[in-house]
Amino acid sequence: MGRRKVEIKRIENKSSRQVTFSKRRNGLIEKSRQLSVLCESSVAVLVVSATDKLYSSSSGDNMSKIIERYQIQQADDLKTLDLEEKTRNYLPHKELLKLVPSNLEEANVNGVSVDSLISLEEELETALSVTRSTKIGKQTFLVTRDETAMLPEFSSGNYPPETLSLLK
Amino acid sequence: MGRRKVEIKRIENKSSRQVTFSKRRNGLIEKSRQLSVLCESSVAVLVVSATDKLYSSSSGDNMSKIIERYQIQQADDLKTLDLEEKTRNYLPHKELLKLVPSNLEEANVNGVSVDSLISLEEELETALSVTRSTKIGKQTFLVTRDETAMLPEFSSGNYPPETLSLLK
DNA sequence: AACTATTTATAAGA
DNA sequence: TTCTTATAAATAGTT
Repeated sequence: MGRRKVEIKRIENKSSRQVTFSKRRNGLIEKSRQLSVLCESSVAVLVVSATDKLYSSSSGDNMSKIIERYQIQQADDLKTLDLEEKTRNYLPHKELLKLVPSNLEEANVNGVSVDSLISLEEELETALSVTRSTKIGKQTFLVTRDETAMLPEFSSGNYPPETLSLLK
Repeated sequence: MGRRKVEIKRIENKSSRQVTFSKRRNGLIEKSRQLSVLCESSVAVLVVSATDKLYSSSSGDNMSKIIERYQIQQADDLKTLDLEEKTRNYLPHKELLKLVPSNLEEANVNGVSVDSLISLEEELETALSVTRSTKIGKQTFLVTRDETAMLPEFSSGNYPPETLSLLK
């Protein structure tokens, strides 16, 4: 939508990339507000620049509520895929590695949609993310009076990259 | 961008609202992908319909990473506003209630921007959200072998609605 | 789900 | 950076 048609690929010129980033980011956020109002929905937009600057917007409800809604969905999806029972029991890493391929096979024979398979990786990432959020949360807000009593955690550090890259 | 100019207000007709929701939601997600590619950034879009259906998209990085980046930012902002030390110490509810107005006064005399004040509410909500995430996470993934050893939590249930509505 | 008249977003230029 | 303007793109109403 400009003087020329632009291909959707990384803009090489740094300053025009910066200008486009600013313009399109504002455009995206404005669009999200319009969608929220026109269709009485809640919309969150999170943008992280290449320099790790964060820009965010929420409309219709606050950001926290919208993110919670996402996390609840992920938890539900995980449950549906029947991984819940196994992760609940805190399987050691090697057990989780064994579990992933068998789950994929089950999904295949049962004719589960491709989307479900694609989402499995994301859901495993979410499992890790929830843990990291827990950690961040505890570090920042939730330190108890007796930190020495903290239980050992299901930590992202316990699961090397190959756990997740299995599905890539 | 259509046969007529539309005002940005709730579309009353249910079926055209539904059609617009679908069209604009797709448009928004496509725009977010373009922004991500053109400007090598990470973009997440979360849409919750009036019927509580969730639609999400992430580009440039996975959703979990982008949400974590947001939560880290919120934690940092909270720290900057010097609420961290007090919340860290697990103040009882009445203490937190006392703390909020005094913090607002400080912010006023120090000429802190309106944005900072507006964001204070959001940050308090985030503090609660992190707790809820923790709870959801524990319920779903993180239940330890010895649940009886769990520590008491900073729970959203401990803080009635007026805590947050103070700033509205 | 497709079509198009229009509006809107925005790329390039000032 | 902010404003302008030609043009591309999104989409509202229609089929």
